[in-house]
Amino acid sequence: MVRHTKQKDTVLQALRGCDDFVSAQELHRRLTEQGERIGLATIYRQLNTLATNGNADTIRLNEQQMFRICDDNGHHHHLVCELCGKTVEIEPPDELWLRSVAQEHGYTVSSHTLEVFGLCPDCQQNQRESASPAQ
Amino acid sequence: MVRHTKQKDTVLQALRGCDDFVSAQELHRRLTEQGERIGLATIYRQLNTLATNGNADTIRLNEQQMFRICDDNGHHHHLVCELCGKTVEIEPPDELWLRSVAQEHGYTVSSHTLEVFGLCPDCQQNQRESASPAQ
DNA sequence: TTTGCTGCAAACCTTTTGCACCTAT
DNA sequence: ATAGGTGCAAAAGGTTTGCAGCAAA
Repeated sequence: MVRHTKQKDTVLQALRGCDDFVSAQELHRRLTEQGERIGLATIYRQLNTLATNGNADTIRLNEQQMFRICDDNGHHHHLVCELCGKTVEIEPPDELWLRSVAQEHGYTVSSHTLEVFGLCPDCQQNQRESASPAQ
Repeated sequence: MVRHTKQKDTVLQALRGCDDFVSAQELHRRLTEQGERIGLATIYRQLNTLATNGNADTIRLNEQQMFRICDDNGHHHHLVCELCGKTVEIEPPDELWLRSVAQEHGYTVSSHTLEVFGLCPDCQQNQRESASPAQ
């Protein structure tokens, strides 16, 4: 039977507090900084559980697994800032072609990924500032 | 100045000999089995160089980086068998929407990924066989 | 001869796991 | 009291790196 614990709440709340993708390590750092006492392993366990149950989306960015709350249990695609992780959900025009293409080659489809990476407005701005001489 | 070596040739040829995505580890195993004496680190270095120069495509599958030769320096999408790695290149209908969506949110686009995972015909067959009683 | 490349082993990093202890139920 | 969850430290697994020696040029 699943048990309700303080740590579970902490992770879930922390994830809800993030609009954007965060890594387990980053989440652990933040929680520790704000005085929570929670093990890194617990964070990994909770995040993986959430992802498995469809309550969190995950993508891989910069050699890390990143997590994001996802209440509607759905399948999403994202526009992700490769510097800060700021994320916007995007809607591809049409994914019907996907199955027919697979079928043409005799493949079944079990999953697919579509992620777009770039710089968000803020990070573009920061980059411009650090490129030009300080004033 | 770049130097021409036996190992470089070996890796490149081995990669050309694969139609499908292979991991560095797998490539090393194969080469070692067929008597080549080449270090794993060298394989990683060569594969990364090829990928950086646009001579190899890479995707992440089953927690590993996978590589595939790609002579035309292009950007591809794939239909990949999640069991054996067998790969077919696919052509999405239209990627113009991608930039306009990004633009709407003020993002720049530096890259995107689109990969479809499933089972190839052979692996579907094998799975059916192992599911039914042996005869 | 010069210096890039290789091989080996050690280092790295993220993620998982074993296990004793703690704590909801 | 029972057994699921937690924390810690160790292990795992893929990938990178430092460095001495090798070999293209």
